[in-house]
Amino acid sequence: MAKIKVAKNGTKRDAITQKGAGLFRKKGFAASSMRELADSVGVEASSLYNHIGSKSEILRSICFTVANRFTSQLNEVEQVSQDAVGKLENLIRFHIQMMLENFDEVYVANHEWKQLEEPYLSNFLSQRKAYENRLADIIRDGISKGSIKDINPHVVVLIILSAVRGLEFWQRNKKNISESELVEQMVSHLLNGITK
Amino acid sequence: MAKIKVAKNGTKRDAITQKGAGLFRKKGFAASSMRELADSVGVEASSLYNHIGSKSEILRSICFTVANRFTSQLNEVEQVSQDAVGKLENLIRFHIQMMLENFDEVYVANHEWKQLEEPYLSNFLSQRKAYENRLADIIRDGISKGSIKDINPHVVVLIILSAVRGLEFWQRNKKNISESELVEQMVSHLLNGITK
DNA sequence: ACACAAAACTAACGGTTATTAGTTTTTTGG
DNA sequence: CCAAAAAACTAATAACCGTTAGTTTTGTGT
Repeated sequence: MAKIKVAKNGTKRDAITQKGAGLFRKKGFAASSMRELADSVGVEASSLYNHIGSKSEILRSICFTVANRFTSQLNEVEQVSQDAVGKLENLIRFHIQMMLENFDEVYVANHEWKQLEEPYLSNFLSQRKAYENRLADIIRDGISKGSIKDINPHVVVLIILSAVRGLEFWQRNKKNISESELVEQMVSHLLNGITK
Repeated sequence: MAKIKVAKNGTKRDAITQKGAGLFRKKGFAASSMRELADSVGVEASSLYNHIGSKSEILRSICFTVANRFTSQLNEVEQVSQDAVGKLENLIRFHIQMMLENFDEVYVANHEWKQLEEPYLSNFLSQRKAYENRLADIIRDGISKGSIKDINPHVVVLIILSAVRGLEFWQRNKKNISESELVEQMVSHLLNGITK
Protein backbone atom coordinates (compact mmCIF):
# COMPACT_ATOMS: atom_id res chain seq x y z
CA MET A 1 0.00 0.00 0.00
CA ALA A 2 1.70 3.12 -1.23
CA LYS A 3 1.58 6.48 0.42
CA ILE A 4 1.46 9.97 -1.03
CA LYS A 5 4.60 11.94 -0.29
CA VAL A 6 3.87 15.45 0.90
CA ALA A 7 6.29 18.36 0.76
CA LYS A 8 6.95 20.34 3.91
CA ASN A 9 4.09 22.73 4.60
CA GLY A 10 2.00 21.03 1.93
CA THR A 11 -1.15 18.95 1.99
CA LYS A 12 -1.63 15.77 -0.04
CA ARG A 13 -4.00 17.75 -2.17
CA ASP A 14 -1.13 20.08 -2.99
CA ALA A 15 1.11 17.16 -3.88
CA ILE A 16 -1.50 15.78 -6.27
CA THR A 17 -2.07 19.18 -7.84
CA GLN A 18 1.64 19.64 -8.39
CA LYS A 19 2.02 16.25 -10.05
CA GLY A 20 -1.07 17.08 -12.08
CA ALA A 21 0.52 20.27 -13.34
CA GLY A 22 3.55 18.30 -14.51
CA LEU A 23 1.44 15.67 -16.22
CA PHE A 24 -0.97 18.14 -17.83
CA ARG A 25 1.94 20.16 -19.17
CA LYS A 26 3.61 17.14 -20.74
CA LYS A 27 0.53 15.48 -22.22
CA GLY A 28 -2.26 18.02 -22.10
CA PHE A 29 -5.23 17.91 -19.73
CA ALA A 30 -7.65 15.95 -21.90
CA ALA A 31 -5.01 13.42 -22.90
CA SER A 32 -4.02 12.78 -19.27
CA SER A 33 -5.90 10.14 -17.32
CA MET A 34 -6.49 9.90 -13.61
CA ARG A 35 -4.74 6.52 -13.71
CA GLU A 36 -1.62 8.15 -15.10
CA LEU A 37 -1.79 10.85 -12.48
CA ALA A 38 -2.24 8.22 -9.78
CA ASP A 39 0.80 6.36 -11.13
CA SER A 40 2.96 9.45 -10.92
CA VAL A 41 1.73 10.06 -7.39
CA GLY A 42 2.35 6.42 -6.50
CA VAL A 43 -1.17 5.36 -5.61
CA GLU A 44 -4.33 3.86 -7.14
CA ALA A 45 -6.60 6.19 -9.11
CA SER A 46 -9.54 5.88 -6.77
CA SER A 47 -7.37 6.88 -3.81
CA LEU A 48 -6.92 10.32 -5.31
CA TYR A 49 -10.56 11.03 -4.59
CA ASN A 50 -9.87 11.04 -0.87
CA HIS A 51 -8.04 14.31 -1.48
CA ILE A 52 -9.51 15.97 -4.55
CA GLY A 53 -13.04 16.34 -5.81
CA SER A 54 -12.55 15.66 -9.49
CA LYS A 55 -10.11 15.83 -12.36
CA SER A 56 -11.45 19.19 -13.46
CA GLU A 57 -11.03 20.56 -9.95
CA ILE A 58 -7.27 20.04 -10.27
CA LEU A 59 -7.14 22.05 -13.47
CA ARG A 60 -9.29 24.74 -11.91
CA SER A 61 -6.99 25.00 -8.94
CA ILE A 62 -3.91 25.32 -11.14
CA CYS A 63 -5.40 27.96 -13.43
CA PHE A 64 -6.77 30.23 -10.73
CA THR A 65 -3.74 29.97 -8.46
CA VAL A 66 -1.62 31.26 -11.33
CA ALA A 67 -4.12 33.92 -12.35
CA ASN A 68 -4.40 35.19 -8.80
CA ARG A 69 -0.65 35.51 -8.41
CA PHE A 70 -0.41 37.69 -11.48
CA THR A 71 -3.32 39.79 -10.35
CA SER A 72 -1.73 40.26 -6.92
CA GLN A 73 1.53 41.45 -8.41
CA LEU A 74 -0.31 43.90 -10.62
CA ASN A 75 -2.13 45.22 -7.57
CA GLU A 76 1.18 45.93 -5.88
CA VAL A 77 2.80 47.48 -8.94
CA GLU A 78 -0.12 49.83 -9.46
CA GLN A 79 0.27 51.20 -5.96
CA VAL A 80 4.00 51.89 -6.20
CA SER A 81 4.83 55.39 -7.40
CA GLN A 82 6.89 54.75 -10.48
CA ASP A 83 6.68 55.82 -14.10
CA ALA A 84 4.94 53.64 -16.71
CA VAL A 85 8.14 52.18 -18.16
CA GLY A 86 9.30 51.23 -14.68
CA LYS A 87 6.01 49.51 -13.94
CA LEU A 88 6.16 47.65 -17.21
CA GLU A 89 9.69 46.55 -16.53
CA ASN A 90 8.68 45.31 -13.11
CA LEU A 91 5.83 43.27 -14.55
CA ILE A 92 7.94 41.84 -17.37
CA ARG A 93 10.48 40.68 -14.81
CA PHE A 94 7.72 39.13 -12.70
CA HIS A 95 6.28 37.26 -15.67
CA ILE A 96 9.69 35.90 -16.58
CA GLN A 97 10.35 34.85 -13.01
CA MET A 98 6.98 33.10 -12.72
CA MET A 99 7.58 31.32 -15.99
CA LEU A 100 10.96 30.06 -14.87
CA GLU A 101 10.05 29.17 -11.28
CA ASN A 102 6.56 27.76 -11.73
CA PHE A 103 6.90 26.42 -15.21
CA ASP A 104 4.37 23.58 -15.12
CA GLU A 105 1.64 25.59 -13.48
CA VAL A 106 2.02 28.68 -15.67
CA TYR A 107 2.23 26.54 -18.78
CA VAL A 108 -0.95 24.69 -17.88
CA ALA A 109 -2.79 27.91 -17.07
CA ASN A 110 -1.71 29.31 -20.44
CA HIS A 111 -2.55 26.24 -22.50
CA GLU A 112 -5.31 24.28 -20.84
CA TRP A 113 -7.72 26.96 -19.60
CA LYS A 114 -9.98 26.03 -22.51
CA GLN A 115 -10.78 22.78 -20.75
CA LEU A 116 -12.25 24.63 -17.77
CA GLU A 117 -15.99 24.15 -17.31
CA GLU A 118 -18.48 26.95 -16.94
CA PRO A 119 -18.74 29.16 -15.04
CA TYR A 120 -15.02 28.91 -14.33
CA LEU A 121 -14.11 29.33 -17.96
CA SER A 122 -15.93 32.66 -18.12
CA ASN A 123 -14.45 33.77 -14.82
CA PHE A 124 -10.97 32.97 -15.99
CA LEU A 125 -11.39 34.87 -19.24
CA SER A 126 -12.85 37.87 -17.42
CA GLN A 127 -9.92 37.96 -15.06
CA ARG A 128 -7.45 37.77 -17.92
CA LYS A 129 -9.25 40.45 -19.85
CA ALA A 130 -9.24 42.73 -16.82
CA TYR A 131 -5.53 42.12 -16.35
CA GLU A 132 -4.83 43.08 -19.95
CA ASN A 133 -6.92 46.20 -19.67
CA ARG A 134 -5.05 47.38 -16.59
CA LEU A 135 -1.78 46.75 -18.39
CA ALA A 136 -3.04 48.81 -21.31
CA ASP A 137 -3.91 51.60 -18.87
CA ILE A 138 -0.33 51.73 -17.68
CA ILE A 139 0.87 52.04 -21.26
CA ARG A 140 -1.70 54.72 -22.04
CA ASP A 141 -0.43 56.66 -19.06
CA GLY A 142 3.14 56.37 -20.35
CA ILE A 143 2.07 57.62 -23.77
CA SER A 144 0.27 60.63 -22.36
CA LYS A 145 3.30 61.49 -20.22
CA GLY A 146 5.62 61.19 -23.21
CA SER A 147 7.78 58.28 -22.05
CA ILE A 148 6.24 55.76 -24.44
CA LYS A 149 5.77 56.04 -28.20
CA ASP A 150 2.27 56.54 -29.52
CA ILE A 151 1.46 52.89 -30.29
CA ASN A 152 -1.87 51.14 -29.76
CA PRO A 153 -1.69 50.07 -26.10
CA HIS A 154 -3.42 46.77 -26.76
CA VAL A 155 -0.85 45.85 -29.39
CA VAL A 156 1.90 46.52 -26.89
CA VAL A 157 0.20 44.40 -24.25
CA LEU A 158 -0.23 41.61 -26.77
CA ILE A 159 3.42 41.63 -27.71
CA ILE A 160 4.75 41.80 -24.17
CA LEU A 161 2.49 39.08 -22.78
CA SER A 162 3.11 36.83 -25.76
CA ALA A 163 6.86 37.30 -25.59
CA VAL A 164 7.16 36.37 -21.93
CA ARG A 165 4.80 33.49 -22.50
CA GLY A 166 7.13 32.31 -25.22
CA LEU A 167 9.65 31.43 -22.53
CA GLU A 168 7.96 28.05 -22.46
CA PHE A 169 10.24 27.26 -25.40
CA TRP A 170 13.31 28.36 -23.55
CA GLN A 171 13.99 25.25 -21.50
CA ARG A 172 15.86 23.71 -24.41
CA ASN A 173 18.42 26.50 -24.75
CA LYS A 174 18.88 27.10 -21.05
CA LYS A 175 22.55 26.23 -21.25
CA ASN A 176 23.67 29.00 -23.59
CA ILE A 177 22.66 32.03 -21.54
CA SER A 178 22.21 32.79 -17.88
CA GLU A 179 18.83 33.61 -16.43
CA SER A 180 19.77 37.17 -15.52
CA GLU A 181 21.19 37.80 -18.98
CA LEU A 182 17.97 36.45 -20.49
CA VAL A 183 15.83 38.81 -18.44
CA GLU A 184 17.94 41.84 -19.31
CA GLN A 185 17.91 41.10 -23.02
CA MET A 186 14.19 40.47 -23.12
CA VAL A 187 13.43 43.67 -21.24
CA SER A 188 15.78 45.56 -23.51
CA HIS A 189 14.25 44.19 -26.70
CA LEU A 190 10.67 44.68 -25.58
CA LEU A 191 11.29 48.25 -24.43
CA ASN A 192 13.98 49.52 -26.82
CA GLY A 193 13.77 47.31 -29.91
CA ILE A 194 16.60 45.70 -31.81
CA THR A 195 17.54 48.22 -34.52
CA LYS A 196 20.45 50.58 -34.07
CA MET B 1 -28.35 10.46 -46.19
CA ALA B 2 -26.20 13.52 -45.83
CA LYS B 3 -23.43 14.52 -48.13
CA ILE B 4 -20.12 16.23 -47.49
CA LYS B 5 -19.97 19.69 -49.02
CA VAL B 6 -16.74 20.29 -50.86
CA ALA B 7 -15.28 23.70 -51.66
CA LYS B 8 -14.29 24.50 -55.21
CA ASN B 9 -10.97 22.86 -56.05
CA GLY B 10 -11.15 20.85 -52.84
CA THR B 11 -11.52 17.17 -52.05
CA LYS B 12 -13.79 15.82 -49.34
CA ARG B 13 -10.65 15.03 -47.42
CA ASP B 14 -9.84 18.74 -47.49
CA ALA B 15 -13.29 19.62 -46.26
CA ILE B 16 -12.94 17.22 -43.33
CA THR B 17 -9.48 18.52 -42.50
CA GLN B 18 -10.75 22.08 -42.51
CA LYS B 19 -13.64 21.27 -40.19
CA GLY B 20 -11.18 19.36 -38.06
CA ALA B 21 -8.95 22.41 -37.74
CA GLY B 22 -11.92 24.44 -36.56
CA LEU B 23 -13.01 21.82 -34.05
CA PHE B 24 -9.51 21.11 -32.74
CA ARG B 25 -8.92 24.80 -32.26
CA LYS B 26 -12.10 25.29 -30.29
CA LYS B 27 -11.91 22.19 -28.11
CA GLY B 28 -8.40 20.81 -28.45
CA PHE B 29 -7.44 17.67 -30.33
CA ALA B 30 -7.73 15.15 -27.50
CA ALA B 31 -11.03 16.58 -26.31
CA SER B 32 -12.56 16.40 -29.80
CA SER B 33 -14.27 13.19 -30.85
CA MET B 34 -14.72 11.77 -34.31
CA ARG B 35 -18.45 11.84 -33.69
CA GLU B 36 -18.31 15.58 -33.06
CA LEU B 37 -16.24 16.09 -36.16
CA ALA B 38 -18.72 14.00 -38.14
CA ASP B 39 -21.55 16.13 -36.79
CA SER B 40 -19.89 19.33 -37.93
CA VAL B 41 -19.28 17.78 -41.34
CA GLY B 42 -22.88 16.59 -41.46
CA VAL B 43 -22.32 12.86 -41.67
CA GLU B 44 -21.93 9.74 -39.50
CA ALA B 45 -18.55 9.17 -37.84
CA SER B 46 -17.79 5.98 -39.74
CA SER B 47 -18.34 7.72 -43.05
CA LEU B 48 -15.32 9.92 -42.41
CA TYR B 49 -13.12 6.88 -42.85
CA ASN B 50 -13.95 6.73 -46.54
CA HIS B 51 -11.87 9.88 -46.87
CA ILE B 52 -9.29 9.92 -44.08
CA GLY B 53 -7.13 7.24 -42.52
CA SER B 54 -7.45 8.16 -38.87
CA LYS B 55 -8.03 10.95 -36.42
CA SER B 56 -4.31 11.47 -35.95
CA GLU B 57 -3.81 11.71 -39.70
CA ILE B 58 -5.97 14.84 -39.71
CA LEU B 59 -3.82 16.49 -37.07
CA ARG B 60 -0.68 15.44 -38.91
CA SER B 61 -1.96 16.95 -42.12
CA ILE B 62 -2.79 20.25 -40.44
CA CYS B 63 0.53 20.57 -38.63
CA PHE B 64 2.77 19.78 -41.57
CA THR B 65 0.84 21.85 -44.08
CA VAL B 66 1.38 24.87 -41.84
CA ALA B 67 5.01 24.05 -41.12
CA ASN B 68 5.78 23.60 -44.80
CA ARG B 69 4.26 26.94 -45.70
CA PHE B 70 6.49 28.76 -43.23
CA THR B 71 9.52 26.86 -44.43
CA SER B 72 8.74 27.74 -48.05
CA GLN B 73 8.47 31.42 -47.26
CA LEU B 74 11.77 31.33 -45.40
CA ASN B 75 13.38 29.67 -48.42
CA GLU B 76 12.24 32.52 -50.60
CA VAL B 77 13.26 35.26 -48.19
CA GLU B 78 16.72 33.81 -47.81
CA GLN B 79 17.29 34.00 -51.55
CA VAL B 80 16.22 37.63 -51.94
CA SER B 81 19.06 40.12 -51.64
CA GLN B 82 17.96 42.29 -48.76
CA ASP B 83 19.49 43.32 -45.45
CA ALA B 84 18.72 41.41 -42.24
CA VAL B 85 16.16 43.90 -40.93
CA GLY B 86 14.33 43.78 -44.26
CA LYS B 87 14.23 39.99 -44.18
CA LEU B 88 12.96 40.00 -40.62
CA GLU B 89 10.27 42.49 -41.49
CA ASN B 90 9.19 40.33 -44.43
CA LEU B 91 8.91 37.26 -42.24
CA ILE B 92 7.06 39.09 -39.47
CA ARG B 93 4.53 40.28 -42.02
CA PHE B 94 4.16 36.77 -43.38
CA HIS B 95 3.57 35.31 -39.92
CA ILE B 96 0.93 37.89 -39.17
CA GLN B 97 -0.77 37.27 -42.50
CA MET B 98 -0.79 33.49 -41.98
CA MET B 99 -2.18 33.94 -38.49
CA LEU B 100 -5.01 36.12 -39.74
CA GLU B 101 -5.85 34.18 -42.91
CA ASN B 102 -5.40 30.60 -41.71
CA PHE B 103 -6.27 31.06 -38.09
CA ASP B 104 -7.59 27.60 -37.23
CA GLU B 105 -4.78 25.71 -38.92
CA VAL B 106 -1.96 27.85 -37.53
CA TYR B 107 -3.51 27.77 -34.08
CA VAL B 108 -3.78 23.99 -34.14
CA ALA B 109 -0.22 23.59 -35.40
CA ASN B 110 0.96 25.86 -32.59
CA HIS B 111 -1.04 24.23 -29.82
CA GLU B 112 -1.69 20.60 -30.66
CA TRP B 113 1.59 19.38 -32.14
CA LYS B 114 2.25 17.62 -28.84
CA GLN B 115 -0.47 15.14 -29.75
CA LEU B 116 1.41 14.03 -32.86
CA GLU B 117 2.68 10.46 -32.76
CA GLU B 118 6.23 9.40 -33.42
CA PRO B 119 8.01 9.72 -35.71
CA TYR B 120 5.95 12.72 -36.77
CA LEU B 121 6.41 14.47 -33.46
CA SER B 122 10.19 14.35 -33.81
CA ASN B 123 10.02 15.44 -37.42
CA PHE B 124 7.87 18.39 -36.54
CA LEU B 125 10.17 19.50 -33.76
CA SER B 126 13.23 19.15 -35.99
CA GLN B 127 11.60 21.26 -38.65
CA ARG B 128 10.69 23.94 -36.15
CA LYS B 129 14.14 23.93 -34.60
CA ALA B 130 15.72 24.29 -38.05
CA TYR B 131 13.40 27.18 -38.82
CA GLU B 132 14.40 28.96 -35.62
CA ASN B 133 18.08 28.41 -36.30
CA ARG B 134 17.83 29.90 -39.77
CA LEU B 135 16.01 32.90 -38.30
CA ALA B 136 18.78 33.30 -35.75
CA ASP B 137 21.31 33.21 -38.60
CA ILE B 138 19.61 36.17 -40.23
CA ILE B 139 19.80 38.10 -36.97
CA ARG B 140 23.45 37.15 -36.46
CA ASP B 141 24.17 38.49 -39.93
CA GLY B 142 22.44 41.76 -39.07
CA ILE B 143 24.47 42.09 -35.88
CA SER B 144 27.78 41.49 -37.66
CA LYS B 145 26.84 44.08 -40.31
CA GLY B 146 25.90 46.61 -37.64
CA SER B 147 22.19 47.01 -38.41
CA ILE B 148 21.01 45.09 -35.36
CA LYS B 149 21.97 45.58 -31.71
CA ASP B 150 24.20 42.99 -30.10
CA ILE B 151 21.49 40.87 -28.48
CA ASN B 152 21.41 37.08 -28.19
CA PRO B 153 19.90 36.01 -31.53
CA HIS B 154 17.89 33.20 -29.97
CA VAL B 155 16.26 35.63 -27.55
CA VAL B 156 15.24 37.81 -30.47
CA VAL B 157 13.81 34.83 -32.36
CA LEU B 158 11.92 33.80 -29.27
CA ILE B 159 10.36 37.21 -28.83
CA ILE B 160 9.42 37.70 -32.47
CA LEU B 161 7.90 34.25 -32.95
CA SER B 162 6.04 34.46 -29.66
CA ALA B 163 4.70 37.90 -30.41
CA VAL B 164 3.25 36.98 -33.79
CA ARG B 165 1.90 33.80 -32.33
CA GLY B 166 0.15 35.91 -29.73
CA LEU B 167 -2.15 37.17 -32.47
CA GLU B 168 -4.33 34.21 -31.60
CA PHE B 169 -5.70 36.50 -28.88
CA TRP B 170 -6.39 39.28 -31.32
CA GLN B 171 -9.71 38.09 -32.73
CA ARG B 172 -11.57 39.73 -29.87
CA ASN B 173 -10.27 43.23 -30.42
CA LYS B 174 -10.45 43.10 -34.20
CA LYS B 175 -12.84 46.01 -34.29
CA ASN B 176 -10.65 48.69 -32.77
CA ILE B 177 -7.79 48.66 -35.25
CA SER B 178 -7.38 47.80 -38.91
CA GLU B 179 -5.28 44.90 -40.04
CA SER B 180 -2.72 47.05 -41.81
CA GLU B 181 -2.36 49.29 -38.78
CA LEU B 182 -1.86 46.22 -36.61
CA VAL B 183 0.92 44.91 -38.81
CA GLU B 184 2.72 48.26 -38.90
CA GLN B 185 2.58 48.71 -35.14
CA MET B 186 3.76 45.19 -34.42
CA VAL B 187 6.67 45.50 -36.82
CA SER B 188 7.53 48.87 -35.32
CA HIS B 189 7.46 47.63 -31.74
CA LEU B 190 9.41 44.44 -32.46
CA LEU B 191 12.09 46.29 -34.42
CA ASN B 192 12.27 49.69 -32.73
CA GLY B 193 10.85 49.20 -29.25
CA ILE B 194 8.38 51.40 -27.44
CA THR B 195 10.51 53.86 -25.47
CA LYS B 196 11.19 57.35 -26.79
C1' DA C 1 -30.74 1.92 -68.26
C1' DC C 2 -27.24 -0.74 -66.40
C1' DA C 3 -22.92 -1.77 -64.17
C1' DC C 4 -19.46 -0.25 -61.27
C1' DA C 5 -17.38 2.79 -57.97
C1' DA C 6 -17.85 6.08 -54.36
C1' DA C 7 -19.73 7.27 -50.26
C1' DA C 8 -23.12 7.00 -47.14
C1' DC C 9 -25.45 4.11 -43.50
C1' DT C 10 -26.21 0.82 -39.06
C1' DA C 11 -24.29 -1.99 -35.74
C1' DA C 12 -20.87 -3.48 -33.18
C1' DC C 13 -16.01 -4.30 -31.42
C1' DG C 14 -12.64 -3.98 -27.63
C1' DG C 15 -10.64 -0.60 -24.92
C1' DT C 16 -10.41 3.38 -21.89
C1' DT C 17 -12.51 6.92 -19.20
C1' DA C 18 -13.82 9.34 -14.63
C1' DT C 19 -15.94 8.19 -10.81
C1' DT C 20 -18.42 5.48 -6.97
C1' DA C 21 -19.22 1.87 -3.44
C1' DG C 22 -17.64 -0.96 -0.22
C1' DT C 23 -13.73 -2.85 2.32
C1' DT C 24 -9.27 -3.04 4.47
C1' DT C 25 -5.20 -1.02 6.11
C1' DT C 26 -2.68 2.67 8.28
C1' DT C 27 -2.19 6.63 11.15
C1' DT C 28 -3.41 9.37 15.01
C1' DG C 29 -4.77 10.90 19.70
C1' DG C 30 -6.06 10.01 24.32
C1' DC D 1 -3.14 -0.02 23.49
C1' DC D 2 -7.38 0.81 21.69
C1' DA D 3 -10.86 3.43 19.24
C1' DA D 4 -11.76 6.65 15.66
C1' DA D 5 -10.43 8.94 11.55
C1' DA D 6 -7.77 9.09 7.43
C1' DA D 7 -6.31 7.06 3.48
C1' DA D 8 -5.34 3.31 0.99
C1' DC D 9 -7.24 -0.77 -1.59
C1' DT D 10 -10.35 -3.83 -5.06
C1' DA D 11 -14.09 -4.08 -7.98
C1' DA D 12 -17.44 -2.35 -10.67
C1' DT D 13 -20.29 1.06 -13.22
C1' DA D 14 -22.05 3.48 -17.23
C1' DA D 15 -20.45 6.36 -20.73
C1' DC D 16 -17.70 7.25 -24.47
C1' DC D 17 -13.77 6.45 -27.54
C1' DG D 18 -11.64 5.34 -32.39
C1' DT D 19 -12.27 2.18 -35.65
C1' DT D 20 -14.04 -1.93 -38.47
C1' DA D 21 -17.36 -4.90 -40.94
C1' DG D 22 -21.02 -5.43 -43.61
C1' DT D 23 -24.78 -3.33 -46.11
C1' DT D 24 -27.33 0.06 -48.66
C1' DT D 25 -27.73 4.19 -51.18
C1' DT D 26 -25.98 7.56 -54.42
C1' DG D 27 -23.41 9.17 -58.33
C1' DT D 28 -21.07 8.33 -62.82
C1' DG D 29 -19.70 6.82 -67.34
C1' DT D 30 -21.11 4.25 -71.35
